[in-house]
Amino acid sequence: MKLYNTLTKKKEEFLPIEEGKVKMYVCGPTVYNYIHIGNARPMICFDTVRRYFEYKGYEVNYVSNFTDVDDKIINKAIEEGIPASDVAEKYIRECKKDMADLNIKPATKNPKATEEISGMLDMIQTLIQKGYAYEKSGTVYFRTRKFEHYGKLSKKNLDELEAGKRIAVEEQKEDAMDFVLWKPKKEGEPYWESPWGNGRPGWHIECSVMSKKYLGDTIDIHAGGEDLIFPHHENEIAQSEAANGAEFAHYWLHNAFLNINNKKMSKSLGNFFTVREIGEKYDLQVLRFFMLSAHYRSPLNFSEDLMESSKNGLERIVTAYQRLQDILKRAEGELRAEEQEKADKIQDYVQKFQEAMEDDFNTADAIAAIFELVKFMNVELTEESSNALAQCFEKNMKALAEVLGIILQQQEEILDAEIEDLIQERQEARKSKDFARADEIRDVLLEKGIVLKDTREGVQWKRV
RNA sequence: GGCGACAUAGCCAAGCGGUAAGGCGUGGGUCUGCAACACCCUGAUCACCAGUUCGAAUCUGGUUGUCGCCUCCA
Repeated sequence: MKLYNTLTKKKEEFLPIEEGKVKMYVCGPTVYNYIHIGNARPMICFDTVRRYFEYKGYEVNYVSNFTDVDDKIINKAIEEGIPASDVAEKYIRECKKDMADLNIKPATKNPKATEEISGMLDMIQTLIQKGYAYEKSGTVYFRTRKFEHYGKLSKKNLDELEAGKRIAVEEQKEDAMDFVLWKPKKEGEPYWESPWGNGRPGWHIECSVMSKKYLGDTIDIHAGGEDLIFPHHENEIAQSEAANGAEFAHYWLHNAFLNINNKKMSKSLGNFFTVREIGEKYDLQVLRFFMLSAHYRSPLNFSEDLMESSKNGLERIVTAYQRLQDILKRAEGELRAEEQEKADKIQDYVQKFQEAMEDDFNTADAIAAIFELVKFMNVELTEESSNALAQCFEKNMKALAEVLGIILQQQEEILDAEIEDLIQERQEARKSKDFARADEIRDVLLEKGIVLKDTREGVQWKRV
């Protein structure tokens, strides 16, 4: 399995630290609002990475944090006149709901920054002891120049970084590039006690500490949005490697940005969509499918047209699977000799899917393989097919969809009796060639949000 | 100013030196009472220029254009 490592700027063969296991940390959101669709991209991409590892038989320890103390959260709390912790709690809850709708598997652990303060104090202490950090009037800074590998991830040179160009440098820093590990409390802000006075942690130290606590000094994969490469991940590396004396992460994965109508999402442009908003208009499965239609390292543009396109494409897959279910119920018998070739062909598509995923998680190609399998199934699987062949399609379709986190099976839903009766009545009308009545019933059902399809396998219905 | 990414059919998107996957859409057709589904048919020489090569969308150089990071940000 090959994956692109931001650290080396190359695709590398994946070699786990421990045979059969993957330790993975993904930077999570700051919870001050509903998550937006840009936040959803890394969640979906790296959830899919995780799913593929699991498909391959790895045991994945997947940790993703919630940053629940931060300026933005505090500002929101002041705005709404409630405690910052209430803001964070609310949006963690809402975020988890969105993630469930996006079919993102729950992480092994979702640590919260505010619950890991003691670990942060420990690491900051260690850094001070080792000479990598210093305190100035209640603020603790990381001594960037002391860490010789600083810049190895973002390929930045300290001397070339024109520090302070766009933001005023704090006078008391030894060097403009030094960053904050601990900052003193301001009036009205949440704070914790520390050897350097009451205050709260800097952003970067949180992830270093949570990763260490739940996954150890060295992990296999650290992932996040490409905007985090600098300074966030660069700083994490500096802190962790300086404090632990061990390599922080072997592989660094970064997803490209999601744009909206070819512009970066931003509040000032007003081109901002929350996952919740999209969920009102589309099944969030569609958003997931859309995100996976491009490679995770390519910028992806979002628009309604593209959602419509994805919706139709996904429907093609789901429809094919429904038909498969119908055939499966009726089909009988063992695999017949003449079907062997078809069964083999299924494996070809599965292999194509795997090869795509093995190549740095090329989900676009993986989806193409699924479409090809669907086409093959639509043509080759018939009422006359054996149960064994249908099973073979079923098993493989399911496995591949599971990797991408695409739900094929519509929830079994009981139609109420009134609707059942109408469908029945329509069937009788059709039998007696009373098509006017049949169409009338179809329209009535459509108004109730039920769409009918007369297939070779009988009447199917679905909700719009 | 520094660092980096990208440019493939109407739209989205793979491709990583051997002669352009896949999806959506369009148009035509088959099937079905009609519709929907499905199936068949329908489309590009890969921003531009110059090189390297038997051979390039794929490598090199240049031009143009779009975008990102260097500041909180997924």
